[in-house]
Amino acid sequence: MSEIALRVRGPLDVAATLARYRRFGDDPTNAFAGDSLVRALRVEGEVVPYEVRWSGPVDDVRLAARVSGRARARVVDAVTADVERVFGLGFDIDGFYAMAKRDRVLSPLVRRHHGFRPTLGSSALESLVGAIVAQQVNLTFAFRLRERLVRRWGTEASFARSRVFAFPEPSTIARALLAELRAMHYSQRKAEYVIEVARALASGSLEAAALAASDDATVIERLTAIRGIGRWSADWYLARHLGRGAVCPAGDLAVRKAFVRFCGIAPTAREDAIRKRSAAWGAHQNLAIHYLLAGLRT
DNA sequence: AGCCAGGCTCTCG
DNA sequence: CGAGAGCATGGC
Repeated sequence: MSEIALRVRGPLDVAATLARYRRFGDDPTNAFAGDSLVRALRVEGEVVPYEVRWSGPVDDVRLAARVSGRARARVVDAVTADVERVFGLGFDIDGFYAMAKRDRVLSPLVRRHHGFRPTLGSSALESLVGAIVAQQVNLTFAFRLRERLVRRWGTEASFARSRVFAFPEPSTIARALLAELRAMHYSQRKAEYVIEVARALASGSLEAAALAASDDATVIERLTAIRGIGRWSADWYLARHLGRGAVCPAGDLAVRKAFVRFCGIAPTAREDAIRKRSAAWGAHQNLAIHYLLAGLRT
């Protein structure tokens, strides 16, 4: 058994941060058991299940991950990176709070949701599929579509008594049949989009690493060139996969509602009006918007 | 029963 | 460009 300790800078409310994975139904890629979470990663073609445990108060959380057997350096790195994504450890929460405390809109929200962080999607395919299934439909249904895809093409693994799926690889989805997705209640369009995105990733015409190294505008340009990925999906990719700061998914229905409620924006306002209002938060827009959305749920 | 859901593509003025 | 239609399904 290998134990990996993780460093948490700033407050972390684990329950609030992970709530996203439980809000809309069962998530086969995240197995919760009390104060632990089991996930499975793909490392160099191998599926590696791991467990994270947390303890301590919001302002001093301790996180530790465990992998069975003696973990190689590559495994340790991959698990560390995954935990950092899932728990949103890369965000500059303290810098954001310093700004938000002096902000009329944000100050009550950061008080109420102290330690909440956005959680980042694990892989490019997972993030893009997540966006495609959520286009236009209610999120409970979207989660179901995702769940069926994971159970059909993901790889099941177990840690202790928890069973969990690693999200499918692009090459697997690239070979999937439209009819199979249709049978899972994907619309014709969604089925086509999912397969096309998987093919782009599998063939290398779309490279996750290249996107991660590109600036925001280039990421939007590359992603929206793919059929089925519009501005909304590209914005969420920046926000919830790459963890970029100066991002505002202004086309999002919930984001719009949040700006109406908390910022006094007109319900009929155009996207650019929302972007303009959001720009005041500069490099902290991603966090600010996640706090607006959190406020919307209360 | 009917409206709506954390959009996207295509077409047409 | 901006507007409008079509997509297809489930939740409530």
